Amino acid sequence: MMTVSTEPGDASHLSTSRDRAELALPSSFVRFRKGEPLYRTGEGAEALFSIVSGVVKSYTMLPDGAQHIIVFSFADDLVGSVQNGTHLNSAEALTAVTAYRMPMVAINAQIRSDPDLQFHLISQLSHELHQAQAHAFLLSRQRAITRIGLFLRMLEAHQGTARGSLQEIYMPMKRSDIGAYAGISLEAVGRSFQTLVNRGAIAIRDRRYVQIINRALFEAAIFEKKGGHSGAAGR
Amino acid sequence: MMTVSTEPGDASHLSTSRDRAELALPSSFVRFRKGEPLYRTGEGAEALFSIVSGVVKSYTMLPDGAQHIIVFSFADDLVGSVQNGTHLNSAEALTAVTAYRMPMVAINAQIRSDPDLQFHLISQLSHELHQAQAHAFLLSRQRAITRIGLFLRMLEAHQGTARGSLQEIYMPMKRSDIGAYAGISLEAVGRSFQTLVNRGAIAIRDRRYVQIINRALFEAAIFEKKGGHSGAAGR
DNA sequence: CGCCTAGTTGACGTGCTTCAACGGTCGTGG
DNA sequence: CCACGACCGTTGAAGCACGTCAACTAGGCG
Repeated sequence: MMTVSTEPGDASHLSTSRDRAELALPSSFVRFRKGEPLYRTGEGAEALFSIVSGVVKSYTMLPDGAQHIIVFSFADDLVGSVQNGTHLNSAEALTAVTAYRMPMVAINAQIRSDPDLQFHLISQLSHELHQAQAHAFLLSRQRAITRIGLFLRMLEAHQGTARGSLQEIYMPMKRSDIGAYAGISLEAVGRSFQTLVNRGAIAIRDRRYVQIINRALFEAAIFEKKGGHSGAAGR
Repeated sequence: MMTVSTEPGDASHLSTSRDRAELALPSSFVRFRKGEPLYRTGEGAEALFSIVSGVVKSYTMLPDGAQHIIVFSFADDLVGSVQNGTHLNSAEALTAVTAYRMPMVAINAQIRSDPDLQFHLISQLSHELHQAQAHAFLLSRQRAITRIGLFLRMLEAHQGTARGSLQEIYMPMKRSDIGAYAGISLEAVGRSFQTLVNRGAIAIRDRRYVQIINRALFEAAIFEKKGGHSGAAGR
């Protein structure tokens, strides 16, 4: 998850030798263990992260202690929502994660003169925007089973699994995380999975590996209408 | 609402005289009447629009005929979700709208050499990303009254109304549009407004002008917890 | 003056949240 | 190697907020 502030990106403080060193060595590898935070809300944002492998969740804490998950980030995604030099939300590794750490000062200095970097940034932002809009669409659906279906589709797409393949989907996050992303309770998450299993649409192994075993049933569950009153329709 | 494809943006077809003319005159004013479409899903996307005045809704049609509203766009927002040269969604003027029409060919040609344009694009994309994430957050809340409250806050912010001011909020969209944005039925929209009025948090005039008359009550309604089991009566 | 759309109000059913207890899994330490 | 504990997940029960359907009222425009 990435956001870039609209501030001018003042590079005037690039005169210290430490900053020059960071510029010369613009990025470095970092590693996070499962459950480890990449950063927390309000911390000074010295760098963005480009995920090499693993899965990261970005989230905000609600006043009542619950958390809203903004996005799950995978390989090649950028993580680090920044505004006014501070992180807007928190990020945590859901699996072991390796990432490039890209200091903000290096980015700010380079962005002016590097068209490739700019293009890459624009592409990434476009991608993130699509993600966010897809997330909003997911959240706009009423039925829990629909949200879970769209969530699975998202995971599928992120794993490069061809649509219609029967490959297993890796699901590293726990039920409560899925709930916090899909806007439903963790119980509803479990029950929705169970319903999909009972209908023969998916199979679950190990609680972290799902497989869509009947695509037609799966899609039918997603697009299923609600109160319906059995719309023979007409009139 | 804006999205830019990741495609290379081939400018090789800039050799026709018509395209050269468009480049020389990169943008032109256009006007839309209330209810008029800016474009529809699937149409070839020849241009983006930069709103000068008025309000635009971007939406997608669902298989069952319902519509999901992606974003409401106001002055200075960009409109025109494009991928592979085609519009991904539809856009419609909610009020009389004036806008700059910026041909894609001109943008593609200029973007490579114009750092200011790039910077502007990055800023706009960041802004849109924030909007989309705020929308997702709104949709993740359970109670209808909360979604309506956050929606009103969004309108407030877009009209430059200082937080805490008692100024009237202009609300050009109809109940069904608000519902399609907030993921609730149009009846629930109306009832939520009514509840806020009854509680003395807001006042409504003319069905299109709302005023927050008691900020504390308004915020309380937004953050109100759910099941609660009414704390007092233990157990 | 009458039609058409937008908005309101009411009644009813239901799918979700919440609360609660149980079961399964994994990591840790004896 | 097994036992324990903490966390994750499942299952069950009850209440309620919202969706749906329906009928009515209010505005807007010819």
